[in-house]
Amino acid sequence: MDLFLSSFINKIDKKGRVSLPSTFRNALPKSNKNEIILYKSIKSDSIEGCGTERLKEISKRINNLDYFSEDYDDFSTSVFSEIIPTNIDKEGRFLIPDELKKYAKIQNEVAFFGQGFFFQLWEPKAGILKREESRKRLLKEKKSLRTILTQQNK
Amino acid sequence: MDLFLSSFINKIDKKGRVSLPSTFRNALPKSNKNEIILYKSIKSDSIEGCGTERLKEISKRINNLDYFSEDYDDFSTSVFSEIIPTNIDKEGRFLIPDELKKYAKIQNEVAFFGQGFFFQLWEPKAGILKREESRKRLLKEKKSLRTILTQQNK
DNA sequence: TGGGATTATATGGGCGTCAATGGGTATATA
DNA sequence: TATATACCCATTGACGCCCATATAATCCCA
Repeated sequence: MDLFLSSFINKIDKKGRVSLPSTFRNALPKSNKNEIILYKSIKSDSIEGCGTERLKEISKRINNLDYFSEDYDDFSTSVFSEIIPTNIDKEGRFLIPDELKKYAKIQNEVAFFGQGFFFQLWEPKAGILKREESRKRLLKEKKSLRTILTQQNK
Repeated sequence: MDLFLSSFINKIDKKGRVSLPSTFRNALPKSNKNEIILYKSIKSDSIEGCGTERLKEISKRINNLDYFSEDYDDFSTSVFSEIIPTNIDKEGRFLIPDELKKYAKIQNEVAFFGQGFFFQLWEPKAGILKREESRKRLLKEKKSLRTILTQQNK
């Protein structure tokens, strides 16, 4: 399906390794399944990640901005300089860089949340809380999941 | 017909497998009859499911939202991280993830209720009760079934 | 149209494979 | 040399694939 879907909680071992959930590995681009890019989420205390293909798309978009604009500068700096390419070993595991781990307050376990075109890494409790709040907010505003899911596509 | 219709009660075996009713299997999209997506119903303690073909549409819609909006975040989280893609084996069975099973209080049996474009999984007694209540409510409010049933689609 | 034969569906169980995890050791880098 | 990281191997439990059976549905032909 090539989308990052559902949620998983995996352990970090003594060496700092975590398994990227198998379904997430499968969602990585065929061109490069041995590398992901990680960066601090702009919107929350979580880490975001995705395959290297997406980075190409993003850099194209930034490249289309006016070179002399503030936007170009801001995006270019905050995106490229903050991105951390990370290798996946033969068992499907990777290391979470210390700085990112601190940022997301992650210790022995990580929650993986599919976000479609990318995914997030959370300290499990914080992540689950956030997910519940999102759901509540949608319900409150009556933009129900079911509406989206059952809407007929034409 | 490609609609999920009528009701069935099937058993969950020792391994946790349940048969998706044969007519439901037939209602799955030709493009992918070996996978369904499951998610918690928002309105009730039941699980909802459908074929995978809508997922692309849904992700497009979400992708069209403003990435920096709260809505994007909420939808992305509530949809992508809560959707559970599930494989159907050659006998037409699938596993109900533990978390969903708990949510719907399902144990050894599941009631399948066709809902047209999707279907619901209920703990049998709760599901039957719910169906009776729906029916009573309809009659009470004089929105007779007959009205709906005779309103034919051109 | 009756009734046996064939097929489909729901269900049960064996077994191999894969995913997640743990740990030893080699290689690299500072 | 000390620290970090990659590769290799091992273990466990979950899951997928295969085969089997019983009951229900359908077919087909006399």
